[in-house]
Amino acid sequence: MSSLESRIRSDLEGKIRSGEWPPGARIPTEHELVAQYGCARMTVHKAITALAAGGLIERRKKAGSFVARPHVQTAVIEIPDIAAVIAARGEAYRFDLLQRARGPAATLDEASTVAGFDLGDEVLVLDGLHVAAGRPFCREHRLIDLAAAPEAAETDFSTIAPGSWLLGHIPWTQARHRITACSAGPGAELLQIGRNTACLRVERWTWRASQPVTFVRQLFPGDRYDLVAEFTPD
Amino acid sequence: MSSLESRIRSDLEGKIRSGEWPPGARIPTEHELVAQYGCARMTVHKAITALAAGGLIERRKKAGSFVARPHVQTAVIEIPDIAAVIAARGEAYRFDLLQRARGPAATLDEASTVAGFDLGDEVLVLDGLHVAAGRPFCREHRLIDLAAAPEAAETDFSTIAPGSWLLGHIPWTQARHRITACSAGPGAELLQIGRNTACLRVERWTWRASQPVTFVRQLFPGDRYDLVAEFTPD
DNA sequence: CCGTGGATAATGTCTAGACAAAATATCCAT
DNA sequence: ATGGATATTTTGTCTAGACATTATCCACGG
Repeated sequence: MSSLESRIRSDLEGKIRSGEWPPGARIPTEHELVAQYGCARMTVHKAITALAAGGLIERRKKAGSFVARPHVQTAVIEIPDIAAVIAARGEAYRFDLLQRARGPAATLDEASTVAGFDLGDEVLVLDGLHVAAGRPFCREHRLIDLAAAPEAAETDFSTIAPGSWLLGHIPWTQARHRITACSAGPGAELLQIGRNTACLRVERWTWRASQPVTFVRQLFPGDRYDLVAEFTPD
Repeated sequence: MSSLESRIRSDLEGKIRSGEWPPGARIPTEHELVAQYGCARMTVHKAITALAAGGLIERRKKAGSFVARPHVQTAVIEIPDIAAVIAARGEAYRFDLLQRARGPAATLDEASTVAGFDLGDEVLVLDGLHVAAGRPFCREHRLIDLAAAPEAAETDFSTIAPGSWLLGHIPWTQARHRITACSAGPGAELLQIGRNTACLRVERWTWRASQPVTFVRQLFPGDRYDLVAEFTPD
C-alpha cells in the first residue's frame, strides 16, 4: 500500500487530478523521476505503467508521457441482484413465477436482436414478477439456454428468482445491456400501474465463454427504480 | 503487444475465461510459471499483477493466486457526447438554446439532490434542445457553476451544446448519474411527442477535484435513444 | 484438546543493469 | 527547398538476483 511505487503513482495522480498538470501536459521523463525519487527506473516505470493502464496517462516513445485528455465518458453501473436490492431496502421480497415453458428457441426471435446470441434448441422460458413489500416491483421475462445451464431444467423457480439462482450456479463471463424507456403496455395490470406509465426496460444478454446463457427483459415502473452509475475516472 | 508478459497474461486469462480454471481454482505459483516459461520471476509477476489489478485474480500470500469469483455485476456504460452520437449516425446535428439565465443557485434546489453537490453563488442556467435530422432528440436543462468554469459566462451556447463545450474546456474528474423512466410531461411539445410518452431521464452531476462543475438533466424520448452497457468482466 | 510459536512457502517490492523499438530531430546530398 | 539517411531520446521489455512481508502449517507444550 505505501510502497514507493504506490507513492510515486499517487503523487503523479494527485498532480493530474488537481489540475496542476492539465490534460495534454507532459509529465517528467522516467529518467527525471528516477533522479527525483532516487530509485531504480523499474519502480518509476511500474508506477507510470499502472497509471497508463488506468487511462490517466498516455505514453509515446521518444516523445514522453502525457496527461490523457478525458475521452468518452464511461461510468460503471451496478446491476445487482434484485432480491439483494430489496433486501438492502429492508423490505420483504418474493418472486412469483407466472409461467414456465420449454422448447426450441427458433420461435422466439426476441433474443436474436443481438449478434452472437444464438440460443440452442432447448430453452427454458420463464415469466415472473418480483414483489417488494407486497407491491409488484419488476416484471421479468427470461430465456435460459439449457445447453449452458442444464440444471435449470430441474430447478423450482416458483420461489427463487432465476436471476439469483443463475448468479450462484452458472458463472458468466460477458454480458450486454440495453436500457430503454417505454410504456407499460400489456401486462401493466400485473405491475398495478396504468398502461401508459413510463417504465424502465432493462434487457440483458449473458454469455459464458461466448456461449449464450440467458436473456432477460425486466420492466420497472419508472417511479420505483433508479439506475445509478458512478463515474470511474478513466 | 506480443511481449512475453502479455503472452503469459493472455494464456492465463484464456484458461480462466474458458472455464478450464473455474472460480476459486488455484493457479500455478510464480515459481512454477517461471519454470514453465523459462523467464525471470519479474515477468511472470507483472503478468499476474496485471490480471489481479483487473480483478480476474485474487492473490494471497503464502496461499497462492486464485481465480476470483465474479462478485457484483458491474457494467461499463458509455455516456458519450450527444453531438458525437448524432454525427456517428450520419445525421445532421443542431443545438438550440431556449433559455439562458444567471444567478445564485440558492433558489434552485434541483441540483442539491445529491450529497456533496453544493453549487456556488454564480450559476449559469441553460435550457436547450438537441436536434437530430431536424427532429428533436433530447431536451436538456443544465446548471454550470461559474466558479468552476468562469469562461462559460462569455461563451455563446446558441449553437454549440454546453456539454460539448464543457468536455473540451473544463475537464472533470468525477461524475454521478441517475437514470430513470418518466413521462414527457410539460415540455412534451418541444420534443414533438405526447405528454404521456415514456422518456429516459438521465441526470448527471459532475465534479472537478470535489468541486461541483455542472448538473444536467436530459430527457430522451424512449423510442429515440438506448443506453447500451457492455459488461467488462471485473 | 487447545493454543502458541516458529518454520516455510508464497507473494510484494526493489535494484542496477541490458538491449529493443519507435518516434522525433538533425544533417547531408540532391 | 526537399527527401532520405542517421543519430538521439524516450519508452518497452527483460534478467537475475535480493530482501521484506505474511498467511499458513505443523509441532510442541500446556
